[in-house]
Amino acid sequence: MRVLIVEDDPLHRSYLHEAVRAALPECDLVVEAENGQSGEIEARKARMEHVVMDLQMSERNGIEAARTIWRERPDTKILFWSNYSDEAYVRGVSRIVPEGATYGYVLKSASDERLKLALRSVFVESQCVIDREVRGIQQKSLGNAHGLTDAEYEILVDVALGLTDKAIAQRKRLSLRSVQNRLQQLYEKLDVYDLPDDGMEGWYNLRMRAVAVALLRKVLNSSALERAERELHDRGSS
Amino acid sequence: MRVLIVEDDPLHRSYLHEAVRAALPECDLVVEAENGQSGEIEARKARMEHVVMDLQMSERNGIEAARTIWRERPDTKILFWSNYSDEAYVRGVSRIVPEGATYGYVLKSASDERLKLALRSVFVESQCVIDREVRGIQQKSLGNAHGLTDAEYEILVDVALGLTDKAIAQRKRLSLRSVQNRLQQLYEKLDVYDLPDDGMEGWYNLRMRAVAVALLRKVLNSSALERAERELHDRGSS
DNA sequence: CTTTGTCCTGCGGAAACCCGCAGATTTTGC
DNA sequence: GCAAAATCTGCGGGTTTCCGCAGGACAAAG
Repeated sequence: MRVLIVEDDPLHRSYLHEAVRAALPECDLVVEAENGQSGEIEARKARMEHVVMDLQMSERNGIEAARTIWRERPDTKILFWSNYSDEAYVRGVSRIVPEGATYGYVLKSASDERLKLALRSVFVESQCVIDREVRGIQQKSLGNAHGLTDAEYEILVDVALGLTDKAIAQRKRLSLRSVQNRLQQLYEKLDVYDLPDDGMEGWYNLRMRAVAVALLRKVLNSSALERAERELHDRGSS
Repeated sequence: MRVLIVEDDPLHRSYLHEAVRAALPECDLVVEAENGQSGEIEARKARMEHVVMDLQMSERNGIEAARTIWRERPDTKILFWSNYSDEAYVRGVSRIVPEGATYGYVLKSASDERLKLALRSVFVESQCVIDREVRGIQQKSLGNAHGLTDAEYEILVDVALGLTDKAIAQRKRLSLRSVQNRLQQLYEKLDVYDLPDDGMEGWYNLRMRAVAVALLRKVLNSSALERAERELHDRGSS
């Protein structure tokens, strides 16, 4: 068995290396990459079928790297190992996992034991292992109590990029009014109408406030924004 | 000499501990704290005069912790040790440094040597040590080529929180038009008028786009947003 | 087949935004 | 001390948001 480690922090990288060695004695080769860019290259070059991947790296983050790796070999087993359980990351990951692929999502705050167990479960037993906390986020984001639907999430991203209603309508092939309808739903879901103690009305610019709340709740994060921005420019020139 | 380490990642914490031991043999006590909250408490309890501080921790981030520590004992020597050189962090730090205080700012990507040298320089020699890269950001943010003035930065934060022009005017004791003037300056500085290739005009909502650009350029980040949000609520109820 | 629910669409208006213009005030530099 | 530069302010308008109301398309349930 060969394992590829993609992680930008040297300390975490060597810790991971150690953990892999200890948990997977049948592993005869461990390759390290220090960002998504080179991670993709290594995966392609050595046909790695087992990857431990950090999210949040410069150059090219884990989600993008995982997507291209899975696009080339959908049977690759990927264990995501991240500091955070932001809804933006969780949503980003579930968005790109191919049909039937096996993957895991463990937090860096988890114990040694949990990490090693996850390594064996995912790589050897082909079982999906999702950290309890991450699972919770996943549920909440689907259970439509406060969770956003895909439609709402997409419009949130477009708004956050700074597009006007008209621009969004054009991009999404919708009428202006429909875009505004979705925006209103979004405003409800994000409790934008809650006033800040003082009974001041008209205190908030709803459009901007919605994005602020989304950022504070980690529904959105800057890495998701960066991805969307690149996509916007690509599509814009195609 | 006694040193306090405030850092949430266990691996980085023990690495730091090691580095302090090696670089400062005259140090006879090292205390560790795993977030800003307990960092403040430890600093107060043991009257620590030397602190190594991570930025970006949950609970209470390094900037806030440093501020309260410095408020109580302005002669405390603090070495910031961070993953990022976001303009938002750099600006946040310089905003809270007391007159004549000695401090340092090193990136985690720096070498062992650099870290140890910085430890000695700041704690023993009372010299300020700012990482070259961080220094660059600092210069750029002051050199008004593309850098924002304090006034512009403050309005950016208010806008990013989702306040309306009127609300900002009230908070800042300015007329509506003055707020809008500052906004226009902001739009210029952030190149919001640049259109995305396609000659589409009216494509961007300037207010939102400005914040998006600020986030993408790391002039703003979510930790700065969180801080501002708390401040908003505190002042709102006072 | 009807009903119910969900989504899209157009219309119209109140409010907020963006901004040029021009006068008043303050700050800066010499 | 005075001129230049930078800021603050009010006015007026064009544009964009925000949203209630009302009608149409389509699918699922009774």
